[in-house]
Amino acid sequence: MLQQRSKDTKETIRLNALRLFAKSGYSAVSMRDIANAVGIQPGAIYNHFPSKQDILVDLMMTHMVDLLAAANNAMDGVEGTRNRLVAFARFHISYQLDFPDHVFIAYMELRSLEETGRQDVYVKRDEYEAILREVLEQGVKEGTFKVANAAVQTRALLAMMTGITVWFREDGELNRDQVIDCYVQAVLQSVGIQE
Amino acid sequence: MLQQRSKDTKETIRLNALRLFAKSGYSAVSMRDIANAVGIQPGAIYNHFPSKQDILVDLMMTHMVDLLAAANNAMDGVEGTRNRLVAFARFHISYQLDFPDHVFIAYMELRSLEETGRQDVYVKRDEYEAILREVLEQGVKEGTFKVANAAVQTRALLAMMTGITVWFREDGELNRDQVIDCYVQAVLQSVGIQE
DNA sequence: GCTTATTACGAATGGGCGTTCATTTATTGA
DNA sequence: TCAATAAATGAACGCCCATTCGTAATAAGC
Repeated sequence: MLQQRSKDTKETIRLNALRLFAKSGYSAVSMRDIANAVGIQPGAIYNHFPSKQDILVDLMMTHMVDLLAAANNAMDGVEGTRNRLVAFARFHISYQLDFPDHVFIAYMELRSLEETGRQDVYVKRDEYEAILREVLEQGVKEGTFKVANAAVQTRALLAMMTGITVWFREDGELNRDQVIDCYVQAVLQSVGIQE
Repeated sequence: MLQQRSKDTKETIRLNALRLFAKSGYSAVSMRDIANAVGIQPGAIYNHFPSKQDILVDLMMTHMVDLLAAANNAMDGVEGTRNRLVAFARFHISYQLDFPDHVFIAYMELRSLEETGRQDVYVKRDEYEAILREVLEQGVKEGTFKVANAAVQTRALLAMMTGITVWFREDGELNRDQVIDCYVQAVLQSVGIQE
């Protein structure tokens, strides 16, 4: 009994590898685990990816490219530093909640990447951080924000917002919008803006 | 050629396992890697720890117990919610910077723990979170802090402060105290306090 | 100094790892 | 319709895994 369409299989491999890597970590997941989840033999994966490492690189780079494009899209046309900060915060948190596995492995499995892939990911991550940093720098220049150091604040805020996936559950006490509002308020206040 | 003192060997195993787990992740590190770093044969580790899993449990529980004791000690006798918030923030950040490997594996390798050990760690972590949460709740009750939801804010602030280890380097542009001040200001402002 | 408990070595266990490959089967394009 | 291509099987490769164990060497207690 054989499978048929290559494109479907490749995407299924991606989906399952992502899920497994996010749950157990890259090195704890074997090609046999992935093949098992997909429903094929381990060797068949090599028809679609040259190696296990290439699956990880594919997942991380795809994620970073998508994330950047979505962020730029979300910020496009938003005027005013306060509005731009809120737009970025809402976008970032929503994206974390929509794609927790992507976000998690992009953060966690950097150390599992070999040198080549890692550099590419770093470049994209810096590009992403720069979006927020520029908003903060602009706000400081205008006097809208009160921030000691924009670069430090950028990393502090990203860590804060990214951490949401660790504990948030869709069926928890607070729903998604309520939690996002909490975070947005915290972000705004942290740069010295009172509601 | 044999080693001699058991107690030293056990501690050396702990140190090296911690460092290796933090760098590469629990499942990417083999008993051979650890033995190699210690300078003994793999089998000799089993004179000190019954299994690889037990090394991880030992490291994580020791860390959590130490962290809690140090936190309670740092907060002891500090009066006033604002002061207590600052004390906690300074303690937490300093501890991250002093013991980045401990902190990192306690956060990252929860998923590598089998059920028994994981529950024990969760209990300790909740206990730790409660210290900050109670400060925030007290501040809200008094009207000192402006926070939408103390539990959410607790996790947001912990994530923010814990994230410092990802990027901070002792030989970077800002020194430790300057960075801590940035974070403390961000923490204070995030709960609605202007300097 | 001798006995006993520790602690190390070093070889071996069975099993899982990433990857390769000859082969078979299904799909595609002329 | 039929050759060519794509994608699967299933067995095998050598290597590394966590762990075990018989044995030897060291340290501790009398």
